[in-house]
Amino acid sequence: MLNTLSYGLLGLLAKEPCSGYDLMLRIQPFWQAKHSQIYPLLAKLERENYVQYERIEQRDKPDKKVYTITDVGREAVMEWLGEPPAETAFRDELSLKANCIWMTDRNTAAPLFLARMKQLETKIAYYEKLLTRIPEEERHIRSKHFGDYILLNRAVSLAEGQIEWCNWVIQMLEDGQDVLTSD
Amino acid sequence: MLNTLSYGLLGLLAKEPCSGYDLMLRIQPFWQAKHSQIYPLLAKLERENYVQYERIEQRDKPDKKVYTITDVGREAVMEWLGEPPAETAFRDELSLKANCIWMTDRNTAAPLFLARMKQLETKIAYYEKLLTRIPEEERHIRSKHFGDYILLNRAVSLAEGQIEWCNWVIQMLEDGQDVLTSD
DNA sequence: GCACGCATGTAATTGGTTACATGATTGG
DNA sequence: CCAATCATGTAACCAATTACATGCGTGC
Repeated sequence: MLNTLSYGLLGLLAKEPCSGYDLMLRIQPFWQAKHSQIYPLLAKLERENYVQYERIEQRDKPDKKVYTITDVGREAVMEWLGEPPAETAFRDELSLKANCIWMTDRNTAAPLFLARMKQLETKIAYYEKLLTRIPEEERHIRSKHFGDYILLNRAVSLAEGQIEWCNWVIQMLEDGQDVLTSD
Repeated sequence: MLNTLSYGLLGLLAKEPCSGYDLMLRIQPFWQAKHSQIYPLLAKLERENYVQYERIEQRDKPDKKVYTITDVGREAVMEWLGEPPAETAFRDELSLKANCIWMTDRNTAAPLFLARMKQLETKIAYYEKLLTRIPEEERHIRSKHFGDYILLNRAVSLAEGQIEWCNWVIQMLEDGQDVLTSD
């Protein structure tokens, strides 16, 4: 039994061989992990024969280790896929701050939600850029990009839902304030 | 500078004094933390004068420590509220599994999304139950329950959005399979 | 000259989970 | 009798972040 990140990395390697650096970038949208976590994990997976690597020399760039999944790795992924999905871990500082709105005024509260909206808009732009890179003919189950396609769709619609929510909250903040600040 | 969970706990204590056990239950919907993390944190916050506690004896139940926020604690919360919100940390095993759908068939993939839908339905029912406990007259900015009100609303609409997404994916799995399994 | 991207790694620390430990009361 | 709820805590471990460390090439 490996940890979730390990399975995530193996899942990416099942599609195509990648360097650790590459894996770090690709897993970002779905699971945040720094290189300092990924490199030692890959070394461990290699020791335990889930992956193999080959050192590739590059001109103009540092050498890289290109990892390939083994049959052991592929088996592990298939087994993992059979288990029901763990519940989503959702940790949002804004929700803890929202809990404290009653202590402050609109001038403190509103910027929190405006800042969040900007974060979300940046993300949407990024996700949509990635979506346009998936051609129509790759948007079916058997395509290796089917996962990216459905996940990017979810990411965009979730972010849009949250922007709507932020607007709703900001509206409430404005409406509610008028009643209380008549001075 | 405290960690996020500490501010979350202080934010709850700013509303009303609570026991550690109580805090653990109340913070669950917004930040998952076990009692084994909360109790030592509270002890640390007490040592650093952000909170105080009083031991309360109860008939028929074990003694409890009821924590109260101090002025130092309240100041810390206000300062924290002035800072922009950290980005949401969203870790979902299902998204890593979704990435691997191309490797399997409908019989492996569909149960993943069906299981997720059940998880989401359970959560929605729970959130809606909590929502009904917030009376109309508490659903405004100055109410201590304003935070719960807007957060539960978000939680419900996000969960509903995800159920829709699951249905969309399951539909794609069914449609896509027909084309390929004509034997 | 400096920042940034590519590329890899380790060390120290903090954050979070699982397991161990205790003990009373209530309801099935 | 067993499980669940209330109530608190510690110990061991795993997960994750931050900081330290190196080095080349490109573009500003």
